[in-house]
Amino acid sequence: MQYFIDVILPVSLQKLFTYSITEAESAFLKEGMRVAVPFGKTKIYTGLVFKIHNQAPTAYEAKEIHQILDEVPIVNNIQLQLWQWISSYYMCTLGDVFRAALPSAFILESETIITKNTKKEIHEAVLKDDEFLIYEALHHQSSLKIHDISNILDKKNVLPVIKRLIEKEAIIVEEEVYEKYKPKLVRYVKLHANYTSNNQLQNLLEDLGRAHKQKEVVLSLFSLSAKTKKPVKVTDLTEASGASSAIIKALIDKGILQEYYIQTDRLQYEGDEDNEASKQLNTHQETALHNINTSFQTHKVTLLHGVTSSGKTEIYVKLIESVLKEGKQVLYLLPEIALTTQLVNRLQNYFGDQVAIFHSKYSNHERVEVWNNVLNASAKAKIVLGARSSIFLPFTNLGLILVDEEHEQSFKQFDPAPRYHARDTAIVLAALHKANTLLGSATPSLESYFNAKHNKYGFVELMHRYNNVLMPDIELVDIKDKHKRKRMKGHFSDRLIEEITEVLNEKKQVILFQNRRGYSPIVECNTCGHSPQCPNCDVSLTYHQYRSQLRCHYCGYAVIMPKTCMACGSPDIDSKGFGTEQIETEVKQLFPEANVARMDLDTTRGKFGYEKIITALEQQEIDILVGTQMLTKGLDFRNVNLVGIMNADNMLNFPDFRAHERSYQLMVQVAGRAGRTEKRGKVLIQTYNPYHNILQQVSTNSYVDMFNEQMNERYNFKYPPIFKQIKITLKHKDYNRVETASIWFAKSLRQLFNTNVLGPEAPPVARIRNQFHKNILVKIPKQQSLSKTKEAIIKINNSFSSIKDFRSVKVILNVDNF
DNA sequence: AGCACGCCGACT
DNA sequence: GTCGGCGTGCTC
Repeated sequence: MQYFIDVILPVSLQKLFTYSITEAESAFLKEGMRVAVPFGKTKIYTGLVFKIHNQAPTAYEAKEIHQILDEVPIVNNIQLQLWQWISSYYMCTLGDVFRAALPSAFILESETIITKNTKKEIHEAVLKDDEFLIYEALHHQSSLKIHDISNILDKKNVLPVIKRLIEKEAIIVEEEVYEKYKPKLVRYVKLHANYTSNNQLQNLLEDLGRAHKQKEVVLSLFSLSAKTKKPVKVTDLTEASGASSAIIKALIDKGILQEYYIQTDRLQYEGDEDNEASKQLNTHQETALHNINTSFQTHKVTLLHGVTSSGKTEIYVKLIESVLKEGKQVLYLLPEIALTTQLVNRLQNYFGDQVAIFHSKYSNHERVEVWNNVLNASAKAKIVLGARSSIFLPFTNLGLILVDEEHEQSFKQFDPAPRYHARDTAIVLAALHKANTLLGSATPSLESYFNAKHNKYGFVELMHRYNNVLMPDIELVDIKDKHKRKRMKGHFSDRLIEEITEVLNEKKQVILFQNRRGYSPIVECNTCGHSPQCPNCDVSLTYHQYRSQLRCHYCGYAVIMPKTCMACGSPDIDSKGFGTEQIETEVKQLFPEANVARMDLDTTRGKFGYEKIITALEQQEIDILVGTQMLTKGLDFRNVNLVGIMNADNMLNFPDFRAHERSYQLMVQVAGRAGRTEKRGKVLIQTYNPYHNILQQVSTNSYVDMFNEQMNERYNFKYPPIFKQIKITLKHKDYNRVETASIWFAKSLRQLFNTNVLGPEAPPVARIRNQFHKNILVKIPKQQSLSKTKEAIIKINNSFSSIKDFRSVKVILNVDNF
């Protein structure tokens, strides 16, 4: 009997790959274990066992595996099912999912190691210059990596040289696979077994008679282990005895002490032992909780529509408590930027170290630890609080998934495949576990609200703010009119200035929202009209004052801000439009007494970027905070009484069918930051068009009106959630080629779906990183089979890539694009 | 997707 | 002459 395994490889290929294994290996291997396998001529990849079987492939000879990497599966069966769903629904390969799902430390890398061939003497005369350089280097170093060789030779392509050296039998190459994850080990010491009896100890202390320091160490070790009854860390011992590590080393060398290592977690919750009891709910919350539980009996997925500051978190806490009682796991999904210390602390206060956190600012090693804790259903990871990628963790026994801020766009992965939506994938994951899903939002996505209205999801409302705080008072300020009457100072209307002054006098805080970073998005010469563009993308460069730079927000290109126009040399350079930086500068001039801070991508880089600003705001070290949409995410500031939206128009006019929905959500969310305590908060929205329906709906807090009106539009223009849609993006560095390619693609699609195909169309930014883009949109009516549509698109895509002129055009399929 | 191989222009 | 650019084909 022959044995084979089908393996998922972390490459973007549709197929699984079959390798042969021995009988012993087949007895040991299980689905979900990792194996190292040779792939292609040189590489070794980490693969995941998908299936074990006995069918020998007919068309080729299966290679043998290189090595088994796990003792137990690190991926379970439910995950594999979820991966398959993602790959078929979001039209990507299992390899794409594999790569996204595992912490990168699990996907080992192979590296080519070059060593000298000792079996053969090489006459240096037969070597060419560069070959000699490498050969010579191997005299000093036993082995070299590809990277080292390109450094030595100072060129990129070193493979030909290596090839020649192999032919001359001067060197040997091998592929080495190594684990990137090393468990963290802490060094402990104990007294050597020889000295455990009292007698021996007596002798030891006498022997050490004159070595005072060493004697002290032994005595401190005693008192430490007597006091804590736990193993003694070397660091604790040095601290307690005041001895240097050299002294301890001497004792170890003498065989008096013995050192050993224990594996520890990098992530440890160091909080108070006694956790807060969860809070009493008010009657509204109580009712909502009850309704959610009732709803779960008929609907596995339920939407909780709760206004900002209504105390949704407390309800979640109660739900989590009851799931934990059943001994099941909970996944609490949040958008990345909402994962702030505020919420984490709150949950850890309730649940202590049962809470594990998982998001992109965590290091690789930390992620592996969370993964293992979830896999082992460890007590340290009963509740996982995480961003979108935490849906990939190896849950064994999920009872509940919470998706908070359910409407957030950032739940949809954009760039590398799999382009999945974490909310929708979470619902599938929950179904696989037969668990419940609760979607929560103050401003639900049209999709979810629509599903709730059509009884696909359960629905619960919570329309009262906590402690009966009033909804903020929202005022629209017509800045067109203010400009006419000369009532503007920079970008501030007289109303906004008045309100800020008043709030500052009351020693309260202000948040100013401007959904654009930098100083100004366009710089223009007043003499010739020239405006600097990015050399790689079709956008104007944004002026960033703090480094006096012009920067491209698409590719990261940056140049020093020129003093004179680059085209005509005129020094008369003007800027158009404004971003957070400019608001910050203006507000500092208008209110020189106030402490002003800015929160956007540029000021929050680094692991503790947000925390610093948020803490400063909480401590009231900041009077006015200027920021982008980062401000909107679930932050709970007690003392903010005024929110100013600098310009509502630029988001409303964004060229996207979701722009209105998004603007509504954004504005309501920022407005929700105002007045979270007794005093009623105030929100000022500056706009050129105060009669815009969305602004009216924001100011009257009419979600349902917004929903109905927007749904009408979606219905008329065949947009989601009425129609499903798949966006196809084609990219190439040659404009003409994408042009013809996209026309071909769209034409083929039209033959099947005729009027439901839109485009090809160039996106607003038609060139990014020197790649020209074209979009094609396929709209899919509810009654049309989604899977058949996808099959057809894949078929078209296959014939597309078999045309040789089109092969170099990149095609990106984006299902349910946001 | 990567990666090797092979064929062509641009220079030490 | 080689270096490195890009098109083509293949990976169990």
